[in-house]
Amino acid sequence: MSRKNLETRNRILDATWKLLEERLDTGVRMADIARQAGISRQALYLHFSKRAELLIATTQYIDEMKGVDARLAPSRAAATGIERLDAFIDAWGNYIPEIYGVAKALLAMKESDEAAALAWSERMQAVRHGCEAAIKALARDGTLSPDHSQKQATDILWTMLSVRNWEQLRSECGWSQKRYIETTKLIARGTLVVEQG
Amino acid sequence: MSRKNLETRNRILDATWKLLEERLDTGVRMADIARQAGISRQALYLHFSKRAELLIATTQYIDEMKGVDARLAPSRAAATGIERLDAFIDAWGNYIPEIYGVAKALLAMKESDEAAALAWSERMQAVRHGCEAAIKALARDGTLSPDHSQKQATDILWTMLSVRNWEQLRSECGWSQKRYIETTKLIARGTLVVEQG
DNA sequence: CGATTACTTGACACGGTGTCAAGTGACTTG
DNA sequence: CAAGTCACTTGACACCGTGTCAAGTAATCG
Repeated sequence: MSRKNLETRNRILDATWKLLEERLDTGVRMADIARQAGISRQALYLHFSKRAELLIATTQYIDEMKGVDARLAPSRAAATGIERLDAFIDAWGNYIPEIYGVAKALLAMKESDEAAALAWSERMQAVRHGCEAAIKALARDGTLSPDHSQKQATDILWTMLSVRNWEQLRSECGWSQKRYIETTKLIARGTLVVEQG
Repeated sequence: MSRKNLETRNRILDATWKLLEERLDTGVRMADIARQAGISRQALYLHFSKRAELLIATTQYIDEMKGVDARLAPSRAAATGIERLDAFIDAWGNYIPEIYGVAKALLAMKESDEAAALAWSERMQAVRHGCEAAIKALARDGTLSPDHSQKQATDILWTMLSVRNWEQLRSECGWSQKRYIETTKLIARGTLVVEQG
């Protein structure tokens, strides 16, 4: 892939990102993206032959720009299970708003597009692994609530941290981001961590 | 509205219901519904001029058939707040699978259709009122957790009981319906009810 | 110089929604 | 019983968004 080609590709990804951020109505068409990137609709198709492909590439692009891995480092470095749980909720919970635009578009698309469904599912599995690691750390410390198996605890945390829950609490319920993070931490602790006597 | 007219209308609603139940892929088109109902596509449009209108009518039809109100009666009759919370989780949590087909279609539609978005939102507000009533009952009994305001507790319960959470736990996590209900009750209690000393 | 690369313009097929017009067959009702 | 209305049919068509195809252009490179 030549220099110019890559340059255009990045312009496209930037354009997609920007449009999905500002027009959350999911009414973002291929033609809009092409216009925003300053190229023809067909040039866009030369780079990404399907809309799903473009959306998937955009999420990866954002991950790269935002440095997901770096942001998850504190979570991995946590000494105790409880710290790890908090750090993970911080990291992922604060990452959601940054990817929300693309996430919403991808979520809408996965209903009808196989590739989009797969890409989203893989992404969510990665989050699940983060949840699982936190739960395992709790189990190791003996601080995992006896109410739940590791699997069940992971399922619960993963579900609590879904993009749709974030969406509902922030948009429908009018919670601030800070409130979302803190309340989620509180509930996660109360539900997943053993009562201390 | 004449007898025959009403008869056809019901055939349409039954057909829609059935197709949405068995083909959860959301790939249910107006033509499919018409065929299933044994009428022409245009006759379908004579009864419901928009797809959104048909979906909305179908949810109302299902509510009527299933008797939502009756199912919520035990919740309203509960003596204590805790009983009311449990009864509400039972009622709504077990209702979700029965409306899941249409719910999914409506959820998909609300992204692009204003009327669908409104209808869904109203429906969810009704559920929210149920949550609110349960929380108020806890507050009245003095059993509401001091960690949350009534508003916040309502938001939490409402979000816990979302269709998407049910979907994730049942489909992605493989939980049984029974497990879903029981674990939801457990978490709701742990989170929303004051610790007894 | 000629070939390749990156892009443009414009046309078009497809699938799904929603509309329009003309026609048919049945069942009211003056 | 004739006229009208009601419920529906058939078939065409416009619109939109995705994705494809073909021909042309302008810059770059060996």
